[in-house]
Parts: sequence; C-alpha cells; structure tokens
Amino acid sequence: MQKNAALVDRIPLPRQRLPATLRRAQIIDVAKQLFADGGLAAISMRALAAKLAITPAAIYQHFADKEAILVHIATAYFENFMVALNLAKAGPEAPLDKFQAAMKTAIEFGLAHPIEYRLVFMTPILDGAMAHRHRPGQSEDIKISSGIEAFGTLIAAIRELIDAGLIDPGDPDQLAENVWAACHGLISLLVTHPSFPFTDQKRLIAGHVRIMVQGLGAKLPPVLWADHPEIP
Amino acid sequence: MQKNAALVDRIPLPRQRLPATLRRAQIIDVAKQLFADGGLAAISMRALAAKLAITPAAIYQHFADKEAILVHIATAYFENFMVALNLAKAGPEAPLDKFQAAMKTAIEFGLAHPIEYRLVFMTPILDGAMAHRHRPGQSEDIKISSGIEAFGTLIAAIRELIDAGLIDPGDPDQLAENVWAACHGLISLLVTHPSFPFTDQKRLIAGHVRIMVQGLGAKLPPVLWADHPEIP
DNA sequence: AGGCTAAATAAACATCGTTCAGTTTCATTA
DNA sequence: TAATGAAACTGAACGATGTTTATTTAGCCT
Repeated sequence: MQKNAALVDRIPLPRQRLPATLRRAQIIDVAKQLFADGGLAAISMRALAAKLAITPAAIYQHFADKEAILVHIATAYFENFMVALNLAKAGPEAPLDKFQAAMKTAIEFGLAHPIEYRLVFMTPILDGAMAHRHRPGQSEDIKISSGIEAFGTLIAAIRELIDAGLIDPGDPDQLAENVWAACHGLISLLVTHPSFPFTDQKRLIAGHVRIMVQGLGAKLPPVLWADHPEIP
Repeated sequence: MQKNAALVDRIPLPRQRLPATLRRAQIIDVAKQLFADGGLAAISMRALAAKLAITPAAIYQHFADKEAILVHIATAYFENFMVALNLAKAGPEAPLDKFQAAMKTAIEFGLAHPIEYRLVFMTPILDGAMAHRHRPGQSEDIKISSGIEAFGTLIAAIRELIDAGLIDPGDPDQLAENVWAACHGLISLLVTHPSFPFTDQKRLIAGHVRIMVQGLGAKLPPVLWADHPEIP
C-alpha cells in the first residue's frame, strides 16, 4: 500500500495558506487521486476542496475551471504514454518488430489506465488542443505537444517502413490515422464495455496487431506470437 | 423543414393528462429531438418536462430515471443501424464484397449520427445489456437483442469467409471483435476529435476497410475503390 | 352520480460548477 | 518594528442538475 507516496502526503499538513505553486501541484495531485479511484464523476470541485481542507472557491484562484484541471491530468498521462512508447521501441531491432512492439504497448498502456485513457481519447476535452498538428508554432499554451509528437512518430515510422519496402506504399499520414484508429478502437471498446464477454485479451491484442501489420502489406512470418502456439 | 413530423407534433396539444402509453412515446420522442440537437448535455429532465408542458417529476412515473430514457434512444438507434447494415449487405453478390460493403456502411452510419453513436458505443450505459452475448434467453427486458444480432451476423460472415477460403483461418469470434474494434476506432476518433485535421475522410474509410480485409488475409484485387484512381 | 385508479403536481433535498465581495495571512518594504 | 499591499482564502450565494415524497386531481368504469 501507498508505495510511491503521493505529493500531497509529503506536505506537512499546512492547514492554511500555501504558495500558489505548491497549491497548484497539490490540487492536481489530489485530483489525480480522486480520478484514478472513482473516475471522472468522482472529481467534484467540492470533494476536491474537502480533501484539500480548503473552500471550493479557493481552487478557482489556481485553475480557471474544472476542465483546466482535467487537461492537466490528461497531459500528464500523455507524457507517461510517450515514455512507455519510446521504451517499447527501444527494444527490438528490426523496424517491423519495433512497429509491432509500439502498437502492442500502446494498446496495453491504454488498457492499464482505462480511466485516464477515457479522459484523454474519448472526451472532447483535448480536441481543440489536438488540432495544431501541422502548425506546432506556439502551441505551448497547452502542452499537448506530446500528443503531436506521438502521432508524428507514428507517421515517421510508417514512412520508414514504406521506404524500406516492408509494407505497401501509401500516404503515411493516412495510414498513420488508420493504425491509430484501429488501436484506439480496441482499447476503447474493451474500456467502455468491460462486461462484454470478449475473447482472450492477449490473443485479441496480438491478433489486432497482426491484422494491422498484415493489412499494411507486410509479409509476416507465419506465427509471430510464439507464446501462443495453439493458434492455427 | 419539419419533414417527417415528429410524433409530439401530431398530438393535439393535450395540455393535461395523457394515457401512459402515449406519454411514454411522447417523452422519448421529445428526448430524441433534444438529444439530436444539443447532444447528451441537452437532455435534462427539466428541459424535457418543460418541452412537454409537464412537471419533471411526472416523467418518473414513466421512466425509472434519466438513464432509462437514454437506453430507449440507444436501442432505437441500434435498430436503425441494423437496418442500414442489412441493406448494405443486400447489394453485392460476392461474399467479400458483401463484407466490405457492410464495414463501409457501418462506419458511414456511425459518422452520420455522431451523437447517437457516442451514446451507444462510447458510454457505458449499454454495457450491462451487451453482456448477454451467448445466452440470449429472456434478455427481452432490454431490447439490446439487435446489438447481439448485429455482432452475431458479423461472426457468421467471417466464419463463411474462412470456410470459403477467402481469408486466413482463425477464431471467428476473435476476428469479429478485431474488425468491430477497428471500425469503432475510426468512427469514434473522427467523432470525438472533429477539429483534428484528418486526411480525406472517404479515402480514410476506404483505406480502413482495405487494411482490415487485407489484414484478415484476403487476396484483394489491386484497386477496389475505382472512384479513387489516384491512389497508388 | 360516485368512486377508484393512475397521471400529474408542488415542494423539497442533495448535489453540482461557478462567482463575488470581503477577510485574512504573509512577505516586503519604510 | 510597524505599515503596506499583494496574494491566498473564506462565506455566502446563484442557478442548474437528478430525484423523492406527499398530495392533488382528472377521467374512466360501475
């Protein structure tokens, strides 16, 4: 229990005023906590304030509104997502393996953090922020640059695969969107319908990756998932 | 304007009491109206009551809660969805063409009714109801049977394709989930991020279908979408 | 005509996000 | 050290939400 003690727990129970920077950090920290436990519905300004031993109105000195808090949670998640992705790609050597590993961990990461995933990808909150794809000029106001970066990485990876002749030629931008959509579909389906009797999740993910890669035109070795030899 | 006059408009402005059956119909009718206009947020019991010239509490005589109303809207959408799907499959002869047509119209139907789609597939509301996949005994309490039917059709179609040797062998249940997820991903991405600069939507859809089918192992004629000859 | 059932009301409760005017704390000056 | 002034916070309210309860009333059947 309470491994990785939250920031709020380290603070010496100040009881009263805090400098804005600390209070801000504290707020998003508690918000994350509430969010991870009870989902989006569990974050209410009042519950947040109560847990902070503060008046609800006080929060508005640090954040414009509830959505601003959610955006902060979302971007933090996004950055963790990128880290996981880069870590996954660091493993394999072959470009195609790199690609598949990235897809796999992307899906798994999403499933491992369903509530955050729901917030980031299934809520229109970040929509406005994501629109800056091809003009990343001063879009630092909202640090969604990680998202742009993630998607840009995907495009680049696909372009490389095409150039190397490993998959069919095509528009990398569009193909990236296709791949993104396919991964997103599996995650979001599993996330929003947890009581639907889906088939085995590991095979589902592996199959999804395989369909995607084969769909892009890659010539696959007959069986990639050696840990599931029972598959025809 | 007001083609297909809504049920509520036909009723002679009753001003007062209505038999339960009519009132029920009227309620879901107005709810659909509100929903289609302003989205989920636009349906409030109070707004609903106001538009019905009724007290909010009166609605609770006909529906247990707000969710019950949403479920009714969702199932109605589901049934329309099935109609569109069957219509699409009625066209082509070849099994593979049938399959692709179904995927294409499924995606297009979703994009054509973004708000309803969001409600049905991106909200956990129907989750409990969808869990009855393999035991459709007396699940008539919630008429989500259309959903089961739709998914069952998808499974059957894939099984036929496998048996005919048109795609790679595999577990039809799992493959159906993969296909479903992929389609859902594209729809939901486009729906929840309307301001993201996606590439051309028609090509995106066509490409998605192609990737799916090719990913399942189908040997495709080099170019299927004759109306987009510019694609490599 | 009278009575019973069922539809609808009135009024409240518990929430929610948010705003605003005022109060307190704290660090930095004079 | 004492005053000042900005910054953090409070208290109280507004409007909106979903929902419940007790009560009234309209309309069909006998």
